[in-house]
Amino acid sequence: MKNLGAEYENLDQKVYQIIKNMIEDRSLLPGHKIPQEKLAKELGISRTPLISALKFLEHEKLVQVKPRRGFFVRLFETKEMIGIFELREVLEGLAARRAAQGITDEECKTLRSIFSDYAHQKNITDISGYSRADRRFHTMITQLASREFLAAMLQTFNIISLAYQNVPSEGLIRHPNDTIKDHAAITDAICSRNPELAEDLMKTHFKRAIDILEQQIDEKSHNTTIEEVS
Amino acid sequence: MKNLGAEYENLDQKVYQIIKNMIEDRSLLPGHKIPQEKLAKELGISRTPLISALKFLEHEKLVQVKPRRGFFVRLFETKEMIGIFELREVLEGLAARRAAQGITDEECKTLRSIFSDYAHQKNITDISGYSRADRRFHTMITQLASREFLAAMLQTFNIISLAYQNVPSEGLIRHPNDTIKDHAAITDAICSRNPELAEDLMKTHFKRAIDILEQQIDEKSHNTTIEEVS
DNA sequence: ATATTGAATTTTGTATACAAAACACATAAC
DNA sequence: GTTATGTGTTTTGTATACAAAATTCAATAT
Repeated sequence: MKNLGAEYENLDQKVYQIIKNMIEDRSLLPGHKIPQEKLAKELGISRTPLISALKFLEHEKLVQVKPRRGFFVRLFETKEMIGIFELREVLEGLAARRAAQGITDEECKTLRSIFSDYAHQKNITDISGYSRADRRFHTMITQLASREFLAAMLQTFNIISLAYQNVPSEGLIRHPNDTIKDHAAITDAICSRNPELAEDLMKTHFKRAIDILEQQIDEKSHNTTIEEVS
Repeated sequence: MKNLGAEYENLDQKVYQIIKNMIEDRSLLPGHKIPQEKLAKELGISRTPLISALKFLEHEKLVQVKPRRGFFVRLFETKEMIGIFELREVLEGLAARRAAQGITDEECKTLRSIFSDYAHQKNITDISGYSRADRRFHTMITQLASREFLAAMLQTFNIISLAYQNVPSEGLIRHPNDTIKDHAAITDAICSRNPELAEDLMKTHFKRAIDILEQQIDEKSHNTTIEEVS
């Protein structure tokens, strides 16, 4: 028997993906209100599936509801981003562990190929390309771990990280020249089927990003203090 | 200026909580279909906010949508429960770490009090009471860590764990006589402000539950094999 | 100039309506 | 006794309707 109806997709789901992409590629900007009527008209649908999709996104904290005044694209402060990265630290740590336990030789080759273009560059300048590779890398490890919840949660966090303030660096916290070594080490650990090491390296990878974010907060509060004093 | 409208709550949210509780206390049973019209009538509302709430729950994987045939209370296999517990392992590990970093003396006293009724019992027989204490314990640690995402995710997982098959043991995987020691050790670590130890002990706490679940799977597959052979 | 008021307008939250899909069950064919 | 077929009923997915709340903005008062 064929799994009929499995390919049927609610409008909800389609709209959900569309809005998610809009947030990711910054057609909808953090902090801005989402105009229901207008957006529904643009997409050629009624408000019903739109609202449904927005409710979904609210749950992922990608949008925020203010009762009786609408949906807004969620704006994250650096402090909250640290929270997100802490979560990614432990969750992707787990994903790396799982990946190291189950990866096939084939998948290993694919994983290694992701950064091959950048591996021998002394100075990486294609930030945008590297950012995409970075994303594929983390996504693939998540998929290797293939746990429904884990994958769903991490996909959301990934988007949040990307949509976060730092537009010029394409969502990257540290410079490619720096992170490329981390990525290589993590890949090695996974491909040599060493779960503990893989988890550990992945966690360290995120801890470093967190350090940078914490530094940024310190700098900002330092600046503010000066401004306030002057 | 007062934060007006903050106390306004959509019907969605209320219904969401109601259904969540119904799943938790097993008024709605895993695998069963949720009758929209009937439930809406029972709650005295239209289908609109009901569906909205169900969409929320879908996202938390507490209910499952089968397109064109409705919402069903999600049924988890033991295998998936292991996935949930792995997640709780790393997430509550993180929560314990955070808790150990910020706990006050007052909070510490409250934390210690949770199991005080059971601390000196040689054999704990009030499973239901212990189960509630267990839940308060894990919830409190999550709240001490007070990170929006973390708290939201863990609340969901907690409910899933509770609503899981093992009705007689009230959602507990191991026996209180056994886990009470874990809880004491975790409390000590948090209250002595030792983040690394707290995280470690919490992770071990969950790893032990995972071991039991894995054993259950082995036993089941063993049984099945025998049945199939005979 | 700034603050306040208060219609006019827009937007939200929820109910209702309705076509299309799924389901149930009786009857017919093999 | 199964397996198909058809028809009436239920339920779903989406649009639409509409009262209540929020927002806008011009007119007035401070």
